[in-house]
Amino acid sequence: MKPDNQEETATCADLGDCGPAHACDHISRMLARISDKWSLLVVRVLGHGPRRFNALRREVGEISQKVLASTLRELEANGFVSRTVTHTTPPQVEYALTDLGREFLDPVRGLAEWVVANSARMDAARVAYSQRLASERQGV
Amino acid sequence: MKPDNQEETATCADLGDCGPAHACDHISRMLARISDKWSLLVVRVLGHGPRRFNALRREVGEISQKVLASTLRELEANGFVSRTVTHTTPPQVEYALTDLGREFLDPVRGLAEWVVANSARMDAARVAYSQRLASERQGV
DNA sequence: CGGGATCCTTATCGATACTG
DNA sequence: CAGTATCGATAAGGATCCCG
Repeated sequence: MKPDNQEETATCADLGDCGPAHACDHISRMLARISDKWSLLVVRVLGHGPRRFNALRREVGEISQKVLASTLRELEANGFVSRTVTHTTPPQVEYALTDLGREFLDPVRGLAEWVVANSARMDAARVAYSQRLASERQGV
Repeated sequence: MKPDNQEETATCADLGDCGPAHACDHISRMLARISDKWSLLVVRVLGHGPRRFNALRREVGEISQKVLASTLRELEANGFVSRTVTHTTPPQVEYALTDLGREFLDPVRGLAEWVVANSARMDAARVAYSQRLASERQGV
């Protein structure tokens, strides 16, 4: 399947000691586990404090209950989020960040802050890109 | 297209207090633009230096050419990646990070490093979670 | 209120084939 | 080599109903 005798992959070199190529595979899997459309967002919102299901849903934005539910289950499985049920009427379920989740909040905020701070540049790039496409369609 | 005031950009900036939902809506859109399964990974790999299409593909891992192509187009549109074509035989296309992309690399690395450093805890949480599920199925 | 089960509609992916 | 185009499979997503 993969008879590649790659001479050298300096790939993960600058990530501490993660050296050889198999490490990139590893990082890939872990990264894929959390980089879906909603996980980072939910973590960030929970960073403001514990939230109940529908409150969370309102804050996150245009997310369906199904997707939020599965996102929360994933986050719980990864150990980022705790789920506390109170059997009252109506029942009450509170989601909060665990220790791991709070630590994770750090890089997540870094990313979020960067994105917000540079959204104007990203938008500008988008405009430039579509203009470039348009002019290329007419003639180089 | 966007006649809103510039000060609006400061809305979610501090991220500690992101009250109203509309502010989070903005961050949500920007975050969603880059938090797919591959974008972060590709940016990270390109952080090691310019790469050609197939080299990139080999390094990133199990990604199809179609998905890599569309991911690269997205990254290019967002201004993170530049695409340089050399009309030789065989043709040669080199992808590299732009200035914006290199700056973006910073938070991306932060995230990647964190994930790698804490993958063991995430795995442990997974095990604990599935065990908890199993015991709940038998009897509370 | 929280969320599982179901159905149904899309968006996404992978494999193949074809161009420059 | 570096793609684009097309098509079938499939996973993700939304809507609705129902239960505790």
